[in-house]
Amino acid sequence: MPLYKNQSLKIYNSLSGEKELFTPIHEGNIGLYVCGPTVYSNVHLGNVRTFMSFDVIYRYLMHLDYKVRYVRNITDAGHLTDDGDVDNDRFVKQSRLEKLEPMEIVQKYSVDFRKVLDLFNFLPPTIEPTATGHIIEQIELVEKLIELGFAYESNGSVYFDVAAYNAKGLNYGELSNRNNDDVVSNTRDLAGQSEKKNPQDFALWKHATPAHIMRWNSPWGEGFPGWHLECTAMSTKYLGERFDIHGGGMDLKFPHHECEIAQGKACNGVTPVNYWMHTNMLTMNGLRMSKSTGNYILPMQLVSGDNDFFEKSFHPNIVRFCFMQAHYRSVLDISNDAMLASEKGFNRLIEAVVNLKELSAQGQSSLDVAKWKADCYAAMNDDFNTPILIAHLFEGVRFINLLKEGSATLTAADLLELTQTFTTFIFDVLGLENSKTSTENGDKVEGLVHMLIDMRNVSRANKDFAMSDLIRDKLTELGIQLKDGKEGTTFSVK
RNA sequence: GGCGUCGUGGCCGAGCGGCUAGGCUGGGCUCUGCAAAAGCUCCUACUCCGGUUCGAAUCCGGACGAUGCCUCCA
Repeated sequence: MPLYKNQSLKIYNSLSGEKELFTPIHEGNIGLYVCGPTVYSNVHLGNVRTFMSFDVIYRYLMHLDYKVRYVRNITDAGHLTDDGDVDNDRFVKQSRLEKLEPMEIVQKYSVDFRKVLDLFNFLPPTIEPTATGHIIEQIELVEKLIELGFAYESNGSVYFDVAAYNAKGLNYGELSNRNNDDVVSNTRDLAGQSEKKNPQDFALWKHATPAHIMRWNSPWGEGFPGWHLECTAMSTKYLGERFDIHGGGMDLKFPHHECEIAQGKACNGVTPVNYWMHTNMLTMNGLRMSKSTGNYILPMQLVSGDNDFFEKSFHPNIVRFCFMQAHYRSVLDISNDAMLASEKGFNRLIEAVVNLKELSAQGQSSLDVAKWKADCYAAMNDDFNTPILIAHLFEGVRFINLLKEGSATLTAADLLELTQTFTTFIFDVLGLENSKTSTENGDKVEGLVHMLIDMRNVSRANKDFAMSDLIRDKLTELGIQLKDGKEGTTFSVK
């Protein structure tokens, strides 16, 4: 029997503002769409947090035995800049800056994105479509919207007609709680505004002059698709007119997701998404990340230590662990102290995984493993509360240490349950890796360290503490920590 | 200006009407040749001002502060 049958998963739905019991449209199957990056520059650490949150959500849904179709797009066209130049989209602008073809920009930063995903142990989505690969679908959508009276052409561009949408009793602004007057009175004065019937209208298709390198033929002349349309085209194609979960960063709520809802409802007569999920922002040293203020770090810089904010480098696992210690809907602040704390906590967790292998069952169980396991699931079922899960995992660490010391006992069945649950949540659900896994030379290193431990024990027996401490301190300097226990000396590599 | 979110101990962060997570740091104890590691244990916080309630970090109102969005944004 699939695991989800025994679990009641609750998800916070941004559309209703409440935690709701999750029920998929088709039992056992989930359609999940997450807005991917616009590949005109390196993804930064804040982007990584969003995608990581959904990586864990995807992992947990699969762990519950759901069959998940996970679509995360790559935006490689159509994202306008704010500099008022109609002919400038992000890629054209960046290509001028870097003196590269727009598609070279796309390639360069797509490759960077994949590298970052690998670095942090992301599971690939099941479909990763690109905007440029779905121009036809987008043109078809625009045609349909014009036909239905929800869009109009103006100077070779096509805009979504918000007034027509509202006139049909549909409610533009339902996700971000904006009424029409707010939207109108607060619309910025951007280029192309004069082409629109109303300021709140948004572009579905933009006209492009021959100087604009990225352009496609359409019924309205050469141009390129609007950003909001791309997600509607791809999610509809792969997940249907109505699907289960749509995710993205908080900052995409308006206008991007609002427009997606409008496009979906206008086109298909149904709201496109059942559960909207929005992840919160990442700050550093209490301030938001921003290129203009310099309070900004790339994932690689944190991992390599090549930056001015952190005193040392941090393994990708530690970054992942740190992110998981906060809930996805909360702002997370990272700092040197926070990372240092995460490093120690993560190491303790992994140390317990290593110790777990050496435990043996005996007698009666003196620990309530079943309740502990239920607590772990309850945490994740409550809107993917990873911080609570981690708190329970540390209770698991306590269990393991008590067992190791002989202060507690477990039956074979309970020990198996503890082992499976503990490792499943750490590795499969949270996506952490055992960074202590031995390398090719691991066996040799292990042999050498054991030799040194033996030599040190001879010194200790002879009360030659100067020598024994020298061995210990030199090993510590190399990052190898000796631990004197009741059954002899063991070691761990930092 | 409009629509939101949030202010928790030395730090990071859960909780969101009573039972006061967790990690890191610091103190004590056990263990140890001494350490380290590990275990046990201690340090009891919710921006401020009102209100509701038998009871509020948690609900309501206000102030102050931070922060997101308002057609570029994860």
